[in-house]
Amino acid sequence: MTPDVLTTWQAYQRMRVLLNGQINRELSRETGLSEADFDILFFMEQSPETSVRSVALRCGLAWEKSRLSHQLRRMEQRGLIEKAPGAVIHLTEKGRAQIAAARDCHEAAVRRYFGDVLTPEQLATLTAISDRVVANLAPGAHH
Amino acid sequence: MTPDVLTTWQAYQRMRVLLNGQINRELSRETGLSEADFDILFFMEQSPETSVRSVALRCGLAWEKSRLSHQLRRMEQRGLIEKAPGAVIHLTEKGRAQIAAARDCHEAAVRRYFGDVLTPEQLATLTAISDRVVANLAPGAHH
DNA sequence: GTCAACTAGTTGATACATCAACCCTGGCCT
DNA sequence: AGGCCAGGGTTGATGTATCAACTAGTTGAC
Repeated sequence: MTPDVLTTWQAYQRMRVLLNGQINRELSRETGLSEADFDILFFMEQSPETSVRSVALRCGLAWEKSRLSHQLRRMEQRGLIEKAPGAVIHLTEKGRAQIAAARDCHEAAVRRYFGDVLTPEQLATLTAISDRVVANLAPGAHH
Repeated sequence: MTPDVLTTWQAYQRMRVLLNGQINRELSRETGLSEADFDILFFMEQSPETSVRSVALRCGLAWEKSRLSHQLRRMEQRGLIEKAPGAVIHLTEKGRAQIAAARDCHEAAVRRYFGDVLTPEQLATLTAISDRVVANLAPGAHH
């Protein structure tokens, strides 16, 4: 029983599309935040400083610079963040409130559709798989 | 050593973003096809018939109807497919040629960044994980 | 000093995804 | 018959992702 690579790929693709679609849909409906919004706000909330340099966001999230620039402009227009001189980004009170509310919703969805249906062994293996693939990719993670 | 769900989730997210980014970038650069183009053309090429009803595409790919409609319009403008009355889609000669060329490129990238770096056990586990998650999600896979 | 190369960031164009609001058409009910 | 409702398909608006081209500050060689 050799696991065909393409079979696994197709199964993985299906999970990727459906799982993230479901979680993003719930997040958007219940909090008004997109996945992109959530990633940015979550990163900033975790950060020990009250402000973050945009290059830290780029490295931490592995985003392209233009993507980040567009996203930050839209988020500033909505009042979730503020841009200060020197490529420094501040989390506004509104942004802090929204991420606090969204975190629980997001975590619950992740558990419901992902964590709760897998065994500890499966979770451990998936972590190993992800790290392996990313490590193999990372040397060429240029943009 | 309990594998924390959120740790696994973050590792998985990182793989998801970087891996699909890399493969899609290569596919686009070398063949001019997006992931969406590829999915449509691949499905149609696999189909035993020379034409496909659009509802079959919707179910097979688990796409929303408006997404499919927009995508088919763009692909028809580029001459990859043709729409016939009765919601029937034909693969043009140009489309057939492009998917034939792209398949090898795509498969090579999947092996290079995914299949070749994982063990058979890991591949088997990932298939099981994907099927489990999708099965748990599928009852509510409405749009 | 100055020129070249590099890096961070921005912008505009284009493609893609999602939502809501439509139009049809084919049952199905009474 | 008339009405009505569910489903497939389209469209427009909006948000998001990517690429290429551009600006501006830094560094380093000469």
